Amino acid sequence: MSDSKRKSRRPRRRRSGSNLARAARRLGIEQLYPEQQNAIDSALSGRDALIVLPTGFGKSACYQIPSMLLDRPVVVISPLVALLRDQYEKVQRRNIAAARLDGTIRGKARRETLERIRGGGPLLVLTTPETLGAEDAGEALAESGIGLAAVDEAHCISEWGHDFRPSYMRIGARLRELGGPPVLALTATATARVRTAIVRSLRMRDPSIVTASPHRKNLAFEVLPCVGDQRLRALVRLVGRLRRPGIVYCSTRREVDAIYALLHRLRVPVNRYHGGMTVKERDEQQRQYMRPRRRPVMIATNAFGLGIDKADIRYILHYQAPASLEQYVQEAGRSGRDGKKSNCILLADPDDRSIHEALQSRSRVRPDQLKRLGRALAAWAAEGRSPSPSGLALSAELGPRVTAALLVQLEEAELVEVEKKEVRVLVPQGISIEEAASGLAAQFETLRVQDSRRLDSIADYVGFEGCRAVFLRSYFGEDEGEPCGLCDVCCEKPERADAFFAPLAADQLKRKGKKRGRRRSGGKRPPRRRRKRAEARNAG
DNA sequence: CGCGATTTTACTAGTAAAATCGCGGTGCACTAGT
Repeated sequence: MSDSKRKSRRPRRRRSGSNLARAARRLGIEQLYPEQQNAIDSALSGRDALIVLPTGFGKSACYQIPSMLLDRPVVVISPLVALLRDQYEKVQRRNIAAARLDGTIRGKARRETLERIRGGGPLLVLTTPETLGAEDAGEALAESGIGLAAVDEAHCISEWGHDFRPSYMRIGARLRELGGPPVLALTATATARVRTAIVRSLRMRDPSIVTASPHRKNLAFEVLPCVGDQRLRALVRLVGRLRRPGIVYCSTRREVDAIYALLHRLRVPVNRYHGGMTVKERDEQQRQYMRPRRRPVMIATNAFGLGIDKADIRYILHYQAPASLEQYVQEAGRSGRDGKKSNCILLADPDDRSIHEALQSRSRVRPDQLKRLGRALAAWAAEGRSPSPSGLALSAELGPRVTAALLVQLEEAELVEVEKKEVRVLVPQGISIEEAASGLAAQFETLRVQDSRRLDSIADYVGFEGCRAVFLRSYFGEDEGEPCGLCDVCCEKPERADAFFAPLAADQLKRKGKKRGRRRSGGKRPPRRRRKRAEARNAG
């Protein structure tokens, strides 16, 4: 890269040490943590940075302070409109120049916001990955130039980017189009693999990496292996015994509803939250849960949690295991922000894995789908036309989501160019897109293998015989350190397990001989499996 | 992939087994109609 180009990406700043301190004070911060200081120094000097700091460490200050000191807008890319809204209100109260730009800002308000962005100057622009990709937003930001782009909750890139929200995958390319500003990626938990994925996807250049240990000494980790109905008993007992407020995480909406109804009948104060509820219902439930004096239990899917700022959550109970240890730690870490002892309990049934396997098998694209898309694209090209993404989906007989996921990967590999109404093939004449994309098929396979490894990580955690905290630290690539002295292993809690499962001991013994992961109901349905095996034989 | 619900099939008139179907987290943005 040429010298002049590098210079242009370094924003001008009006500051001295005292300006920085003054900006911090406007946020109510008297003394910055060294990690925050590092992150801010990176941002102000134009160097990319990856910030991995536990919740409650003041990550948002790392871009809010630069937004006051840089003379071009600081763009914050955040996963949820609700988070944008919260943050917008917070910074407004502190009189910090800020603007919200997302899909709910339309008409006159949108025109005014865009005008304000074009004007440049210190401004915090809060937006979503989707809106960042919008034409009008891009034009305004290109005009003003971006002082710094901060990607909040950056682990969402690797969790959502591949299929659920393809816009996450495009952030890196989009920022390049908008002048390639310095990039700040922020998250609370990231393994080495996730860090690499973030850096690559955002196309970060020689980023400085700022981390602090995610281990919080007040969290007591515990695993209760359960089979069948044992876990319902364990749940009821635990909920009756543990100090509230707490969160119970389930893997499905149906389970959330069932447990909510059950605990409600048992007169436990409960709220619930999942993606199948209306926005109004969810907001109401969350509002109730967040009220300071109440001590309810929130029953939720993983929809609940991002940006939840409640300091006194006393326990996180996983009724079903999540899809990865990263996710587990992210969710468990929502307890005990006040520094007081909190319990993170996982009720682990090996059967839980299948839910995630099924969900993943649906969300990951397959090589045969790539093939179909490639053929359809070739057919359009033969007619000398470029299809729209939806037209392409129709002709390839693929769902809109699979199509979007495939296109994002083809785009990433620079094999196609996707615009709003047009998919253009960039593969030279004579080479089919299938051939050109053959490397992608291998990539899909890699993603599948990674999914499966992530599921394994939960099983490894459950089966580990040493200190839970030590295991987690080493999983996240840190020094193992001393045993925590709080987890079930350190405290040796067999008496507790006995108490929970005593009534079920006979049942437990009966299941022991069986292979795990098989059907539990006694009904006989062998033909299907026989048929499948036959199919597998024929295929192989 | 694997569960429960529903439909189809098989052997002979409504019942049982077999086959198939549908479902299972996460949210942005946009649109059409009040």
